[in-house]
Amino acid sequence: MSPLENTYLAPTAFAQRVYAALQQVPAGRVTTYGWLAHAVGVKSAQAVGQALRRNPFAPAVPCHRVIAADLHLGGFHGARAGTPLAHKRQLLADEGVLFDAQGQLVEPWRLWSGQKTMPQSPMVFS
DNA sequence: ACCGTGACGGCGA
DNA sequence: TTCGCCGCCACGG
Repeated sequence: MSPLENTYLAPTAFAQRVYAALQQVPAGRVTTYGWLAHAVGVKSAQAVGQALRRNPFAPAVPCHRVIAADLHLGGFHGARAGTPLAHKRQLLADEGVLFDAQGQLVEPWRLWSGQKTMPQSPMVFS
């Protein structure tokens, strides 16, 4: 492919910081767009979504382990619904992340504490 | 250089 | 509780 018809966009410096932080998240655990944003030093979780949206290194860079703060699944391969999301849920399930009968994420921390806001410190929770 | 657009998050109605 | 609005900020057109 000639340089002129190469449409591949190299990751920006910002995206690379996001990917690097994301690699800290082990299989079977998840983080959120917001915590990831905090980890790379920006206040916009949306900007993190921008970077993950075009992640060229999936699933080596485990963007399927990033969910939204309200515990909905977020997106996958640019899609916010449909089969890509089923795939994302399956990847997580295969790693041992728990889902209930309704397909909703079961989040142990919430079950233990009963709180409705996110804990401050850990970037990763299960 | 400017502007609209999100794989978001949180607060108020 | 759900819904809308607005602040957030990197990116692409």
